Amino acid sequence: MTKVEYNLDQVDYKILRLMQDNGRINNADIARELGMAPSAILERVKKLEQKDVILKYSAKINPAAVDQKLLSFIFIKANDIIGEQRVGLALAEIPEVQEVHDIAGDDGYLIKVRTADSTGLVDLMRNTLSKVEGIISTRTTIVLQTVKEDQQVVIPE
Amino acid sequence: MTKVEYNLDQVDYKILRLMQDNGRINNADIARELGMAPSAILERVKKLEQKDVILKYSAKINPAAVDQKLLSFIFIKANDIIGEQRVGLALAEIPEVQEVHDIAGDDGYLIKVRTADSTGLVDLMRNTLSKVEGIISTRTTIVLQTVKEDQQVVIPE
DNA sequence: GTTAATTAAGAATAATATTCTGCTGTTAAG
DNA sequence: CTTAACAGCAGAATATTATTCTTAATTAAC
Repeated sequence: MTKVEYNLDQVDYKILRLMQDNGRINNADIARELGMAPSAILERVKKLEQKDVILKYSAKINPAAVDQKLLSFIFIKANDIIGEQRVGLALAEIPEVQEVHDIAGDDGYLIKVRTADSTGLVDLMRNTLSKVEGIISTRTTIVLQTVKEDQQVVIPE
Repeated sequence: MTKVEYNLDQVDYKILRLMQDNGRINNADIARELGMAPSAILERVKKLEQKDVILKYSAKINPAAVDQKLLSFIFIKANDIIGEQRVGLALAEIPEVQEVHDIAGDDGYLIKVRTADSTGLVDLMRNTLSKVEGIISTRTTIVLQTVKEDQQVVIPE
């Protein structure tokens, strides 16, 4: 376990807020917003990337536009040895699986899955999930409608 | 309900793949990658934004770097009238709540919440959740460890 | 064939990114 | 107190991109 010190200041937080809100904002605009030189901003952004404060930049794509209209959560009970998460890693490799969380209390995982429709979900479970060894049982929850969905994190101060 | 036609072709998919993977890739690079002129790419990207195929660009920030180390899912049973989702909208306004899904079967919601720690979670439930009218009961699931977490969608072809 | 609508290329200009240099304030050692 | 090391920023210079506009090619409709 590597203990990490992030040591972010007010200016870093402002940069993070701007970039979380608009991942394609340019240096010049950030600089203008904060009243600093673009070169100084660039230096900070690079440091933030280096320190893994900024993990990734991504365009958020409308799932419906690429025919992935159904969202589901599946609880998976597994016979993983504690701390090993062989099943979790196998689940993470399935492209339709967006999230895999190791949850407390059930020797299990909660995964988030996107498929075209219920047929796609059934296919995924029959053809892919069923091939993952160590799964004891599953319980599926279908999402009817999503009210909010983002990765925006609360930034201090 | 507005029926939308997206009509994306192979080139659009390639652009989406690149931008989903790297939200800060520039036009020139996309153009080079696809062997097309930057102006043509720009035109397509703007169209993709306009058609809401690309919903947003965002920097993904390491939650630990901003002291949000605990992730939880909470099932919320509500007395919302079907289709009204007053409770859902209220939940969506809480900054620590990243996702609100209306789920089948339980007149309920599944929400995803990030707090600093278990104390922060308790505070949130006591101070904020408890003030949302229409909540009948909650069931909280704590995430011990996240194996995978992204919004990457499967892009066809 | 003609026309209209798309789509892309290419050229020109505006704007940004990036690198480098030097200045300044801070800190810690002596 | 003095000095050395360092971090952070500004400003200037250059390399790269973004953006706009014009023109050409393709296709579909008539």
